[in-house]
Amino acid sequence: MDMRKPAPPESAGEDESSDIKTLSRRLKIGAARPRDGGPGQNHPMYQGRLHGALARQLGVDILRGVYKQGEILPNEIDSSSSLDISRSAYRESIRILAAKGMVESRPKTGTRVTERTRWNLLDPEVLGWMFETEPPHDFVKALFELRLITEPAAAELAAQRRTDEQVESMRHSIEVMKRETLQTEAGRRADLEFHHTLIQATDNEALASLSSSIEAAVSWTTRYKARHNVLTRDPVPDHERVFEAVAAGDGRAARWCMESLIRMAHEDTQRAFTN
Amino acid sequence: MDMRKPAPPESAGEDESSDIKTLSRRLKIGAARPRDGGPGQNHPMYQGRLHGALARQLGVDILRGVYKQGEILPNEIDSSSSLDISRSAYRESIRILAAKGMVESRPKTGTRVTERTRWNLLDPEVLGWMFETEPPHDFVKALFELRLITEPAAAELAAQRRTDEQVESMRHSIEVMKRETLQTEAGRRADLEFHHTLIQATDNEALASLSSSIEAAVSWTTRYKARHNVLTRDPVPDHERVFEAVAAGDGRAARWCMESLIRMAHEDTQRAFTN
DNA sequence: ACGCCGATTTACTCAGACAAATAAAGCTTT
DNA sequence: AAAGCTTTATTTGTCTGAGTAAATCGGCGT
Repeated sequence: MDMRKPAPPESAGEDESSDIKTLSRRLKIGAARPRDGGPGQNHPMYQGRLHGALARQLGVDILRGVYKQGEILPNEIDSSSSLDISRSAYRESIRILAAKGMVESRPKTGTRVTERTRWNLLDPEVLGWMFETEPPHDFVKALFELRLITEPAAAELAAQRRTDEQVESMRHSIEVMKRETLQTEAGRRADLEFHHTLIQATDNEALASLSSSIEAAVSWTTRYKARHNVLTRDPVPDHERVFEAVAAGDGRAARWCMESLIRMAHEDTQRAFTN
Repeated sequence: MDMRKPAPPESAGEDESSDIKTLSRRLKIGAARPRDGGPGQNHPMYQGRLHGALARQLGVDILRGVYKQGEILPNEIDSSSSLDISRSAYRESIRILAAKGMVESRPKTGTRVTERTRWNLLDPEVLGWMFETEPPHDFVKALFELRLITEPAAAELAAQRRTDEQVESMRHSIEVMKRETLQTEAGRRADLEFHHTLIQATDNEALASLSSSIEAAVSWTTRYKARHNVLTRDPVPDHERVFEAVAAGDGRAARWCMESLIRMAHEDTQRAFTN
């Protein structure tokens, strides 16, 4: 009676994949989404939801320049029918991109890619899309430069404002890191927890929002480092030095240690991208 | 034959407002959106669009704590019917909020407000919503603290990297500002243009994205200053000092001048909020 | 030449249906 | 009785097709 997804019910053999693979085939997103259990699914917001998958696809395409700034996308009817999805799903994905400042749609004109300076590049998801493929060197450089501005300052504030509970939490994370190293899942989780607590200790919501976005993005780079077999120096001692300065309430030391930690991470990352 | 918007066609007198006011009545947004032509319409993205208006309304409510973090919104059917809008429009507005990390929806569970640490507080629109009403003092303080970290560093980079064209553009903006002062529309436009060019001169996309968000938000605070009749010192000479340092390529001076400029703005803003 | 005004294209909104996912309750088996 | 499986109920997700509103473009008249 209704002809939605008509194939699967009766058609023998040939294609037993039910739903997720159907999305994959439709959107050609199979290669990127269902990765291994690494830090890839940090944004479980759209788990196999069509609108989220399409938004991600379009977002990546825009970031890679497949759709250039100022360009106008095909209209809703054509786009959705050529992707073989409903207009609602398509519209919702466009809404997501618009919320991130990447497109802008008006009647009669259509939906156009906005100028690059209006994109919310520091949005966690946009950052994730950026690292979906190898990001431009310029951008990685810019990100580390920004990190070098904000994180040492954050460490300084944290040293001045941290509570005793936060010190204990960080001490625990450091211990786990020392025991497990960053090769293990537990170790990496401890690393993230350490940074999270440090950020909270700054007692500055705005700074925290920024840092957590960047942290997440930078953690993507560790994938590249691992993938390219770059031998990175052990960052745990540096973390420990930062921790000790924060615990001691020594702002200047905390700033300095954090700065050198980031410089090191940047150098390692650069080696991963240039070889 | 069809009963959409049945009232207006025949019913005499009583209600001749056609569409925009209908939205207003429905969403009670009439008071906030169609403001005077100030910097209010900095985000012309959703111009009277229903999904945008509702997203803004819900966003503001979440930021103000009307819906608390962890709370679950009424389901789509109830919400949309009680607002007297379609499910599609409601869903698109939820999609916008989800894109900004403020809600998260799953089948069976519903749509819940996420924890505050996951909100993209530096998203330009979210910042706009925050300043829709009087923002919490803590947040304003945090914002200026962040500004004090990033903007001086940005000024330093700009001094080192600016092109001659950018110097000329900034010189022009400064001249307009001196002539028009910040009381006029043209003067304020020149101010924004000056900051925009300065940001571009840093040659760092990530920093630019951050700064332009914050700049826009901070420009909201000027509304409060004007509204509360706070007598602010003339900021034009400070801008001029920053400009001269940048033009001369003196990074350290640029940093220092920008720092004092921000401190002054912060003090003025504080006086606006505390009286 | 300039402004008004209609036609066309586009996104926007609506309505109702069905599908998928998942938490919770119920059932079975050990 | 507890653990695991199955059913059920609820909610978001997706689809379809229609009509509405807005903005651009072209023609018209002044």
